Amino acid sequence: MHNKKEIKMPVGTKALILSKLYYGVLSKSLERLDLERYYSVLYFLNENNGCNQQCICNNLAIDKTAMVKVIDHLIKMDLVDRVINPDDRREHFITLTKKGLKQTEEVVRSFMAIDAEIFSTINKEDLETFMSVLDKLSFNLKALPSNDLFFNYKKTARKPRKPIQK
Amino acid sequence: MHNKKEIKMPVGTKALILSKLYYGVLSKSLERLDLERYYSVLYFLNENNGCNQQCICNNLAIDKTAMVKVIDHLIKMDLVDRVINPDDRREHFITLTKKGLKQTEEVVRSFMAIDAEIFSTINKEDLETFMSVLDKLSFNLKALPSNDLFFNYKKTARKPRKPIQK
DNA sequence: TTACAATAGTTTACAAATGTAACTATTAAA
DNA sequence: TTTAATAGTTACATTTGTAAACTATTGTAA
Repeated sequence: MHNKKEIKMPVGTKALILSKLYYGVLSKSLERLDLERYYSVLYFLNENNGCNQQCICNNLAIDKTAMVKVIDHLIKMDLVDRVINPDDRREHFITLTKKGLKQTEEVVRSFMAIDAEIFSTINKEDLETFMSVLDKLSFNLKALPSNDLFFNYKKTARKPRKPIQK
Repeated sequence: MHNKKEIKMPVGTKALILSKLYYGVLSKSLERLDLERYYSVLYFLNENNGCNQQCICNNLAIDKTAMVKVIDHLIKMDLVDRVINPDDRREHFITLTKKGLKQTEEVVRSFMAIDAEIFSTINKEDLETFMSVLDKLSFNLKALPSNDLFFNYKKTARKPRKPIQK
């Protein structure tokens, strides 16, 4: 209808294009904020304030070394704090600052407004089917062999276990 | 079921995560090729061999300045040629080489195998609903104001039309 | 016909994202 | 109590994103 020719595209490619369109609209709708990216991290913290960095990585499929820079940036913008967990000093809790809480509110509002807008032409039943399939696809993908870019816990990064001699 | 807690996520974020998982699996399944990325460009060329660069940009939501480097790389790998259109010498046609055709075959096979695999647990009706909703979401997003990152033809990059004085 | 605008693509420069490896510190396990 | 695993950091190379200015070519309206 709106395209000369509908091009059959793999679902991974379609999903990538959708996300690019989505974040283009999102960043436009949030351009009044001084933060210009990492919105999904704030969105996640809204419901998981005080979690550690690895938790954010796992849920948003972001590499942990990238996450260090993300959090550094959010700290520089005074949106979050990094606090060592006294019960397990390896972990750093990420907590929203007062300013972070305020901006996160706007971020969440924008995310929800866009979802509401683009789903407005879709009935409830189809929406539920769509969401259910989307989750199933991710679930199925996690079962397949992958160059796991971010699920660091899967890696055998260190040298393989040396058998004890003696 | 498989997650402690299902976290409600915006659809743009879910789509991004899905695409990361997907391309992780894809690059694993294609690691025998010497090409290690830009698979979606080859996939697109499979059905649109000989199109110009802008056409690829529009369909894959890739910026045209990035596309220059992508094509440069594919040429260096001897997978495509860049040919000036004699009828409109601004346009450069991108055509698959013999080697490109061969590797594209494998790329297409891998894409289709992954789609088949991850949709195998989903019935035909739900699949069709899913695809239809996915297309509608992209369509709806295109109607919203955006920081258009790649749809260069939308931009008013040049200085605005100067009214003729005289 | 001739300015001017629009289109397709390129180049440059810099910022940010990604991928990889090696690293510290801390906790868990054999 | 050594060894491994986990959480996070640092460093570096490569790739990608972004913006502006640029060439070359074609379309168009006075």
